[in-house]
Amino acid sequence: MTATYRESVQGLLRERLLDAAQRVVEDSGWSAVTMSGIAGAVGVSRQTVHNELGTRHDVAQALAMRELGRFLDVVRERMAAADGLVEGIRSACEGVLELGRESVLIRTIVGSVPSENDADFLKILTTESGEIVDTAGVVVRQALLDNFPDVPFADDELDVAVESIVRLVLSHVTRPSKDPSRAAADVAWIIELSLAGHAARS
Amino acid sequence: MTATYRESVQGLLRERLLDAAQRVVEDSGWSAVTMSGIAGAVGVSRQTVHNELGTRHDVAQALAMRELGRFLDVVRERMAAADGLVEGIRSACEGVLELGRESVLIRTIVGSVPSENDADFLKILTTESGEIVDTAGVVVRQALLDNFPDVPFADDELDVAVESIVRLVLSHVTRPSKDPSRAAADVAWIIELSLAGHAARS
DNA sequence: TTGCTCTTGTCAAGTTGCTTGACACTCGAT
DNA sequence: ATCGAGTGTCAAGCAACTTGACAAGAGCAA
Repeated sequence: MTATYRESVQGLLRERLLDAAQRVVEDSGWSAVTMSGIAGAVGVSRQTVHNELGTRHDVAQALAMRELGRFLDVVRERMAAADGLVEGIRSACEGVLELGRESVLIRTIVGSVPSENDADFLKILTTESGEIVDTAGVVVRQALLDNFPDVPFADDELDVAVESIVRLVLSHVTRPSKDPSRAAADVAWIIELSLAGHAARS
Repeated sequence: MTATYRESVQGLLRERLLDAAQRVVEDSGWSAVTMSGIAGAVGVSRQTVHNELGTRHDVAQALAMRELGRFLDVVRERMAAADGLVEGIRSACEGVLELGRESVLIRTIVGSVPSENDADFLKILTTESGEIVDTAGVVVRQALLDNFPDVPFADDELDVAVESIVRLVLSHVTRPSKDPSRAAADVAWIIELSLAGHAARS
């Protein structure tokens, strides 16, 4: 798992490019991000940015996916630290929502004035969030199985439950309506009820 | 002073190569270091090692110079923290000698059985130590001037004093005869006497 | 000693990744 | 409407790394 030299170099370029893009987003919003600007900030040619990250839309998606990684780290930590399935879910949701409130990138995008065309970026977190939901789903599922192997759901049931959790949390991130702790408790409450119903039917 | 992307990549290759070489030295001695081994450990071709580091002898020198950097960091720290010229010199010497006793690389080389041809490497610290003395001299000189601008030596006098300090310390590193604190006090004592003599003559 | 093997130092040719310059296209501003 | 700025894409050039090769030296065995 240790990164080889060549991987490190490739990874370094990608990280630097995304760092530069993120800095601009956080300072001036997504509309201020240009491919030339990214290239200039890192000291490579614009073509290299296209080679490495693809189109401008791909840059937004890559930024979102990288930020997603930070969130999934929190999920793994919280799940591992909790005792009990429902408490693990609640704690993980809470952690994610707190991070979502603190993340400059998320706040910049979610909190942007709708008129600005930062909406391009916001769409990735909402209407185009397919890959995010998928990736997060895989991680959450695995974290659940790792830490609570006796989860009573069957495989396909677990898929549905996980996807529901992810979608609920993503919704609370993009459109917060209450404290992270309250929102997390709400999500956990739904799951707890589902578990109870599942037990009663079997 | 922040490293640009391209500098980072070049520096990364060099660091990885030296890391690999140092690992072998610390585990199995200098004689076990091969150019192919370094290349293989980092995942580049042997030719690239030659391009980046030169000959095998150059690798040993580069390792020594890199380790020297760690020592000079200590010098700068200690000088900045001390109050008084002589105390700064004493503290810096002490720090360097302690680090020399703890550095695995230094202990491996200095402590190697003379019969082994790790002596190749040892020579760099002793008979071929020209560049080391020069580099260390420049840094020590600057550290002295930065922290004790009222040092009473003239320029050429300072050169002699600094070089003497460096040579004394290097000798204590390669052939320790007493505690770092004792050896450092000895060096400082010499300098203190020189300063007193200098003052008396002027 | 001869012969075998490993390593070094070096070269030339091939591959890969980044740069440069160019072109067509879109979009907002003058 | 046209200008300027940005995007997306291409081809040619360039620098770094790879590959395969070779001569030379050191260590070791028969």
